[in-house]
Amino acid sequence: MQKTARRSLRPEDARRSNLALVLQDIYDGPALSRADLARSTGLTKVTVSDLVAELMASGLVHEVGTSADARPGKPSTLLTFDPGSRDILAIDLSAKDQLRGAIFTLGGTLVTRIDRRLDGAVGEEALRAARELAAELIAAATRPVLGLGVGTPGTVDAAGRVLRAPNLRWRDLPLQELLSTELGIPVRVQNDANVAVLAERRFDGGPDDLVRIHISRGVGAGVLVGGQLVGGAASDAGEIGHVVIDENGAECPCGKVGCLETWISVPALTARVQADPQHRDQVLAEAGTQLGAALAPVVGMLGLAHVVVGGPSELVDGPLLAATRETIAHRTQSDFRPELDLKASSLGSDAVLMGAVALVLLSELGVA
Amino acid sequence: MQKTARRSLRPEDARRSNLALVLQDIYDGPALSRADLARSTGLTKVTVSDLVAELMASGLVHEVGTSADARPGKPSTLLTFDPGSRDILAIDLSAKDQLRGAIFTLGGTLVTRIDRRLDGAVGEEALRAARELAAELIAAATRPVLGLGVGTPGTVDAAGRVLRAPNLRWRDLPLQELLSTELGIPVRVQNDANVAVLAERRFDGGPDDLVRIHISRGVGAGVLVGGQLVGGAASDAGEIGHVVIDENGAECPCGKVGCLETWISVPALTARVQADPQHRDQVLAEAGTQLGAALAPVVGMLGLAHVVVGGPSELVDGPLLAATRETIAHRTQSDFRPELDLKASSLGSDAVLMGAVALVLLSELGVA
DNA sequence: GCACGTTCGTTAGTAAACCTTACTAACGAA
DNA sequence: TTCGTTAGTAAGGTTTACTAACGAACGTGC
Repeated sequence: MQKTARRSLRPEDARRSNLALVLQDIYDGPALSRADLARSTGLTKVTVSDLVAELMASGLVHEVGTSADARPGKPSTLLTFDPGSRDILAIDLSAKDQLRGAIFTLGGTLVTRIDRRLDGAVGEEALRAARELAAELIAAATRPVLGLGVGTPGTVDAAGRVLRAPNLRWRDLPLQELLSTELGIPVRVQNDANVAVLAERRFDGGPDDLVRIHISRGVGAGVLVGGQLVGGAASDAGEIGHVVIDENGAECPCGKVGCLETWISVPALTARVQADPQHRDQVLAEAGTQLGAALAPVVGMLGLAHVVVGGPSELVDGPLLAATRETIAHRTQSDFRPELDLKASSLGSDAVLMGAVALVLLSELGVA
Repeated sequence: MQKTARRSLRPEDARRSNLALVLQDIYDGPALSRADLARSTGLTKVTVSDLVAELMASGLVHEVGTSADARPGKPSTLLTFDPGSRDILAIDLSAKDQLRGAIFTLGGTLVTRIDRRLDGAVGEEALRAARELAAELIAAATRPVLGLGVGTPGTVDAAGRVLRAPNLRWRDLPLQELLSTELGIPVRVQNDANVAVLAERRFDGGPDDLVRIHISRGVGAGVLVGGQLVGGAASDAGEIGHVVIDENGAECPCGKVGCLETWISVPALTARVQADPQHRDQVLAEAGTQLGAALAPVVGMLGLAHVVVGGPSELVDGPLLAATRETIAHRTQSDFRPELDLKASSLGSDAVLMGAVALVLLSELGVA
């Protein structure tokens, strides 16, 4: 997985790319005309008309009357994206002892939620539970299904194969391929933290260069560089939970000392707060400082302007993030570097589900 | 510079991409036949023949006899890349009080070297000196010139505008545009550390996910993710010299304390060694440990498998890198992460010049 | 020695995708 | 009412890569 094997580009690939380009503009913006699209994409009006016709035939785009502007010339026919033309199915395997499923519109609006308890199931049993949940979602869908997105803990390669998921006791499980052939619909499987950063971009206006720290039982991250998810040599990009930050820290079950997880995983944070409830703010700030120390070199190396942190807001969004912000600022400031925008995620506990939706939007429609 | 404005894809763009694909295979490998190329690219023999004809017409590719394999069927006509069909001009502005220029073949072989002393020139004077050097290089070229690559200190945006180069006292200087219009040839300008990482990939078989630390007067880095140079929100990716690593460190001229540059810039290293020459190895190891501490979070975040360090080998390639390697291993190891390949650059003091060559190869021929 | 299969590369024709040019429709302004 | 402007469509051309079919050049087997 070193050299990215470039593929040849056929005319149909260019077509798909241009279709996605047009669709993205319609998806994002207010109602646009074909002429607007021609201007924004650089394609000719003729080509745009052709592309739009294809999008209308598939039901993704509709005409919605004409512009009411008072200006010379023929009024334009406005086009809008129809978020209700398909359903997107999403599964979040990262919750504790629970499978979370949902049906969304193309616009990212949650329509139906189906959760299933795992009751300690792992390995084959957990896989069966996931398959059943997927089948239930398909059955519950009321519109044509665009695809199924799955956010799972563990490391996942670009083909949606779960290389390693200790919590579920999965190893080298070709989950994407399994589900896709079984269900007969497009399926995309990716790491939970990775899909979550896609959700930040898609549903909270995040930029194309963004890191999202994911704080739950463990600590992970999703990394977006130039709009592309960073996979890493062993598909383990973002696996920062067991990077040692402070060698004077606590012992970690992994055998090392002072891993990031010993500072800012949810169990670590709650334990530290409970051990010294009177200095809650201080304890959280200390943890936030460690996170800042871990992030500062990354911020400098990638020239980051934006970092989002997802996790329980009562723990994360307060003294912790304030300390993180201050630490990074203190460690990376210069006269010319714009200050880092570090904020808590606003997506809440559905971040991974929404990330699964973003993943399907991206892979099936090319909408980032 | 947040959202990367996707451009529409015309048939001619696809053609360029496919031409580059074929050329890359010919450039890299041993002599290949059209049929080989059809197999490796996925294009048909007919299309490959057409693309090869275009490459041969431009002189980049030649036929060199037929294959001597003893097997049934018509012997294939072998094709090779002709590294002597063009000259590439390169300028390195990062040396101290000196402009370094050179003429290379397309294969990265140095043909002619032209250096000019700066004698303290900065600002407009330095710009004039650079223009003159470029003109001299063009005059000295004996073959058609493919383009000029420039590696400069400071931050450079994607359009080759030098946003800030304190050493040369440049601010918002559209160097690429200036040189390109003045010289009438393709010109690419990028940051010295950024082009150097391109050189590692092109001329030392580096992978598509690679970080190169550049140790000289200051400390910078070039970051390659998925084969793409990382620019950063303010075109300042890789600017890690003034990231604070250890707050118990030395004061930095930038006003902060414990910046990476106070540990491992060449001036800092030589000063530390001279201050305690008897413990040279220890001093270097301590610096290397700091570099490791800075890199560990980056390695984890990007899932890096390869890091290259460029700089004076008598300082870098020894106790320093050993300590860096050990620190990163100690801080990021897990049962499943492959060990990091950390090594000193083998490109020597011409890394930036060769990077400028790699930059032109990439932009003009699509050869990565 | 000769028919046969295999491989290479080309020729001829086709389909896809986008372009240019030229048109009609619909509006405001003079 | 006429004119200029803007939106969208129709017709035809160009580029690109594809499929199908061919000749050339080689080993193999009888």
